[in-house]
Amino acid sequence: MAKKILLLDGNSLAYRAFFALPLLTNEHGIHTNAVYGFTMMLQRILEEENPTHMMVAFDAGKTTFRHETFSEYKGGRQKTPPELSEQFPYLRKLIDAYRIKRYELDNYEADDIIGTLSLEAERAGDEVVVISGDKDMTQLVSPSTTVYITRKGITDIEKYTVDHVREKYGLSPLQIIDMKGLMGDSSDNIPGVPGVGEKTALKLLAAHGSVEGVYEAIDQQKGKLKEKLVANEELAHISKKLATIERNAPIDISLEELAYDGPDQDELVKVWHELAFKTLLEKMDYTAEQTEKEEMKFQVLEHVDSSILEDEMAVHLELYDEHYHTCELLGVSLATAAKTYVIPMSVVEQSEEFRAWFRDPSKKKYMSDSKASTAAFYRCGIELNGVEFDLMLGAYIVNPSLTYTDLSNIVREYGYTDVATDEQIYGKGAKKSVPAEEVLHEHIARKARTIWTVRPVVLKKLEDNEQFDLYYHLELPLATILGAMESLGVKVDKDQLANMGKELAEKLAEIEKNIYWIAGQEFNINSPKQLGVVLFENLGLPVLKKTKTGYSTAADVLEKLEGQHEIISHILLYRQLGKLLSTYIEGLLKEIHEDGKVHTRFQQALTTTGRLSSTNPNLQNIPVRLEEGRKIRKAFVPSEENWLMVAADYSQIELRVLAHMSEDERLVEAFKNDLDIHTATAMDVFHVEAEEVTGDMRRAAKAVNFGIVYGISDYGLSQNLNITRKEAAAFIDRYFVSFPGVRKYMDDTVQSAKKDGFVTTIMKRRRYLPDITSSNFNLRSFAERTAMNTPIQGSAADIIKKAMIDMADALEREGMQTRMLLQVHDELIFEAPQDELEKLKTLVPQVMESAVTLNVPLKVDFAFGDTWFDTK
DNA sequence: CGTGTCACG
DNA sequence: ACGTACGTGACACGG
Repeated sequence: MAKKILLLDGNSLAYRAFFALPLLTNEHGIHTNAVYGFTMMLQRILEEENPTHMMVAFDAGKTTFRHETFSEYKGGRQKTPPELSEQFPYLRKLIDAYRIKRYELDNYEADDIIGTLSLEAERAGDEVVVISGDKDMTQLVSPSTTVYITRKGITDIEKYTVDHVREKYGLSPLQIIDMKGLMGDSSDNIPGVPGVGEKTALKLLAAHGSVEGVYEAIDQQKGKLKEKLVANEELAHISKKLATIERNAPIDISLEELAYDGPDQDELVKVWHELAFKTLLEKMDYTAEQTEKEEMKFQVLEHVDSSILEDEMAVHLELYDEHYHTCELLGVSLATAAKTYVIPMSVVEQSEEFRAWFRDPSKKKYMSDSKASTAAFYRCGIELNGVEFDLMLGAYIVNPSLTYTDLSNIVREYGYTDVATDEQIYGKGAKKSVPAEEVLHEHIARKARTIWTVRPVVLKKLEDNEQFDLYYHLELPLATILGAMESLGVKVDKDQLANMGKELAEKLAEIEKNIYWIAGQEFNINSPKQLGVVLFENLGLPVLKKTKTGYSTAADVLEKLEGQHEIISHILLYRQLGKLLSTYIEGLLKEIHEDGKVHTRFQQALTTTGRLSSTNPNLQNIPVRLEEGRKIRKAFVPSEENWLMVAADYSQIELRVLAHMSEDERLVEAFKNDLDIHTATAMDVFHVEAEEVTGDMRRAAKAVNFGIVYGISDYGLSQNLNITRKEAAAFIDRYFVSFPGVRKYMDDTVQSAKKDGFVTTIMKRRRYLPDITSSNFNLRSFAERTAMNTPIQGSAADIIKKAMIDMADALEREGMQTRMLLQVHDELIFEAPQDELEKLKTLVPQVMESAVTLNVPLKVDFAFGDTWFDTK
């Protein structure tokens, strides 16, 4: 049977894709645009062509036989950008996953491999399609060979048949070579005849057929053209030779070996996942829904049977969605090496033996997102102890830059594909629903099985990275503590909020009226687009900054315009109050549960630095800086009569961490002497005595200190202080002269990030920074600033996490009623009975300050009051 | 569902 | 010359 053979020019297509697409980066920081473009093209081609045989040819090495003919061949070419080079290994992996043959041959280019095979195929009577981004390939066109050349993008293709070549150039395919011989090709540095371009070449070939024909009839030429042709005859012949694809390369692969039987689905999923080709993965999931998963036996427990409970088991509690404080509990699964069980929720709840097993800390549970289970179980009175492994937390510690939502996606990072995503099982949006029992049970069963299977892989990585301590003694115990804090919740005074809301709404209506009157028209002030038109077109204010969609109306821009029009201050006030009303009054009211409390969720596996984040509601960004907003905190009250709110925050923890890590003498000294750090910085930078430090000097020093923590840039500082970049650069220089240890630390950190590919915190938390070696200035600069910032921000996060664990222990040990409620990056919020206050005043700072020992002291400020507002 | 804006550390 | 401060989440708008 005749074959249909697809021959792809790997290098050329990768180049095309690379330059056609923006520089995409996946979450590992690998650039993926060339591989992505190549994949899209491949998908399209496979769908449309149904080939029986396939091959991707690559260029091998730098020189080919063509360089012997003409040493400058392909000279003057730009070096392959590293962002593209780094993609070739992935491209090869991808092609292997498709189970397509790859081929490269020393001394030959991809063209020659393809030329040789296409000739062989023609002789055998097979149909050939050649795919490339290089028009030279059109010389291979024949009645049985079509050449596809990518246009503009990568999936847009121009198909060259014999007819199409003739239509386009008026030439036969083989004459393409003659054309190159005459006009050359700048991209390959083929000279051709100087002064002869496409038009002249086509005219000459129309008359004489070939380069040889032109020279045989050279007497028919005249004038300048003749001179040029005569003078460059040898160059013309060399050029033709260079442009000729070799069709007898010594290839040791037969057409039969190119047989294509479709991709290795598992491998393809792995590679796509590694590259983070999300849309492609979703498409594939859709088409291959129930297929390919390894069969798995499990037992559904219809009745209580506690004899199945062992000392170590993988445990999974299935929840209907991520809002685990409110959502339905769908069942539990358990797994050991030999067995997998599914237990309906009703059976779990009925059984005192199950409850006892969950409560028993000596029964080891291997879970994923154990905090969600802790909080959800809490609602049905089940206490969870003995969590010995948490897959999500483990994976997060191994690499915090990835996203950890669905168990299925987490384990795919480890090459495990036998568990579906929740979206596949439940659907999404309006169509979301619980599936048939068998489907649900299998899904749940697979989760416990997966946790059991993947656990050793994750543990191995943690061990290799020396992160056992971070894992077992920080994140794992913290999960339990956070679960308790969330379940406990924070009491919110609804009436207080509602009253503030009423007042605010009235005020806003008045400001709104005022703005309309000043503007002379009504418009939506909340629409940056409409506001931009009013300010910058109708009122003619100067445009200081633009966004990619129009005028910027951000606060920093408006503040600069404040003196120019009275409307500005009203708009700023409107924005400020509008934010309070919509986000902090209305938004918060919606989050209050029946118990009169808000139950935030602390995301423990989200930030790249090791910090927590808080959602539904976010209790880590309740207003504090402006008095108006700060009043929101009056609504956060103790949940028991006559109790107090207590707040304890670390003073300058990030700069103290910096002092510790950099061992800068002046900085360490300043903290050891408990100086006001911004004033001390100002003294050193401006060379003045403490009494001479002005408000502005301290403000500048403070901004520089912030900048240092963020990974300083003169531009960033200049924006913050509203000064020129030069002035900012001068500040930074002076800072580094005063604190040379800090400069050295920053340099060393960036260097080590370049060497290792990652940076670490004091507790060995890691963050990978692949862009640190990028040739793209922006990406590299960003990675460098991140390298400087992450150890500081991350170590501070480590410290407060440790303090939370110590604090929970201390409260327990002392038998106190005081409850830890919130963490806000550098502070802890508690509610406490009055009679424990005196003890807390010493206990809390003492515990927090001794969470770790640095070479500078840690300092904690303690405050209390009737509401969160009053803890100042 | 992306963009702009603004709240926090 | 390049064009940025580090880390988050929620809301309104508008396609």
